[in-house]
Amino acid sequence: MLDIKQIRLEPEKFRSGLRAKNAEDKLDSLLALDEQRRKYITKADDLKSLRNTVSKEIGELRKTKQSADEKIKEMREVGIQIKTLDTDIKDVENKINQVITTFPNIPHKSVKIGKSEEDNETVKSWGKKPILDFKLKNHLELSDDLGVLDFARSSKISGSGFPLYMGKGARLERALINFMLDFHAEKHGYTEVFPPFLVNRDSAFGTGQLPKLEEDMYLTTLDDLFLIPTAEVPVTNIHRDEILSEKKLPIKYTAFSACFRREAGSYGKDTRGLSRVHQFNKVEMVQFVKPDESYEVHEQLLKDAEDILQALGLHYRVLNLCSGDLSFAAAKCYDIEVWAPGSDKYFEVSSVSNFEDFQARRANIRYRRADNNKVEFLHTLNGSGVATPRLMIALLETYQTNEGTVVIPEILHPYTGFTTISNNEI
RNA sequence: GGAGAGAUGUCCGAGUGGUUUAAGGUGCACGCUUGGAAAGCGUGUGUACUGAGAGGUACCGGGGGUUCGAAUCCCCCUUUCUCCGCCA
Repeated sequence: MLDIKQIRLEPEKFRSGLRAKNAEDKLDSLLALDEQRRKYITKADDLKSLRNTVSKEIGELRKTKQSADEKIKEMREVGIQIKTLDTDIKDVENKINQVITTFPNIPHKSVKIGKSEEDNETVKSWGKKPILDFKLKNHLELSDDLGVLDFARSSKISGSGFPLYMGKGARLERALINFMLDFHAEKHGYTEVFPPFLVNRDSAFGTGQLPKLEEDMYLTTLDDLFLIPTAEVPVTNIHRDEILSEKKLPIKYTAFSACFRREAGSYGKDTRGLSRVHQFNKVEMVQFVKPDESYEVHEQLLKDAEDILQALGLHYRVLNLCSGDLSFAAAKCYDIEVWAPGSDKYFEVSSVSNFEDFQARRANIRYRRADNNKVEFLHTLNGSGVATPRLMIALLETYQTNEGTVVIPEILHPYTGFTTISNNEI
């Protein structure tokens, strides 16, 4: 959530920021409502002050057995006026909230202004496209031939987009999850957490999924709970409505979760196989940090995610997203795209975002400074480290052999218990 | 699902209609003391809104109500604990 006081102070900064994010500019009506709200509050507070004073006097009069009827009568009138004003205030505040909660975060100054993904900049790449001098298969052909994924049956069970991993495929999936969790916990110093997969509205609001992105999530209507689209939601909300001491920062969590996304309206080629699915697994990293450290941490978070791909020996590139391609809550974001030679394209496996205080404001996550004891909003960041389906695509396609088998990278052997896949039997 | 008991500031915890302006402790900050530290002593210390400021207002799990006046009384909801039931 944006800070209405900051908007009041520097409207032009926010105007251009919202424009850079392709968001509708409703600043003027917002500022008008804000002014109206403050007028009402001043009036109501004055009346309440009067009521408090007179009520005390009534108490005194009662104590000395004097009549207070006249004052009680007056205050009854004042009470009615207060009630009216309080309703007016609430109405205006509801209107303000309706507008301001739909405003996206504005981009950091280091973010390139751009319209769409075409304006994203590749800032680095690691490794090289592998040279494989035989006829390459894509992950669908490989998983069909090896029997590690069964899309025909999974669509019978649930519909399209709900992958069913079989045998070595299932084991490899689990190996990837365990490997990544261990890696972040042991090498990068994250605390492992295992969050709930369903969350309430307050949590979904806190990270910015609500109100705008409600349709992207699955909702269980009987209990009004959302299936999480990412572990970011429950993990960031761990500290909702809390004041943390500065000594505890940075807080670094890593979490595995299944992720559920409706992906409404995304039909077409990209929906085949594992490239775009409704349910997938992801290991996520979330950090709570002091505001002046968040951009340093952002770079570190990117490295933590890259380390996974490097350990697996997969070629990837990193994009610095332009303003127009940033997600609702992000002020800056790197995407990591891994190379899949059989498909001859890059697939996004990680988004590493700095939300600054946008989520902290919504979720009311603050910290107490050590130097002056003041309370302020902290900064939240998160990054996928990483999502498995497209990682699986890259692994299968990168490590395929001309015999049609797949060689497992050595670092995964302790987790898989096998070194190659030639069928789906364990 | 049923019955009972709770939810108060960073944390613990007192407070059942009007000097609550939320006691006391703890934590934190600063100072004294010390060779240094601990202990001890002293002082300060909730959040938000509003206001140029002085100040004012709100907030005791959330929402509504009663009253001149609510942490306190009433209703609804959430949640935690205990017991019972069900259950992987």
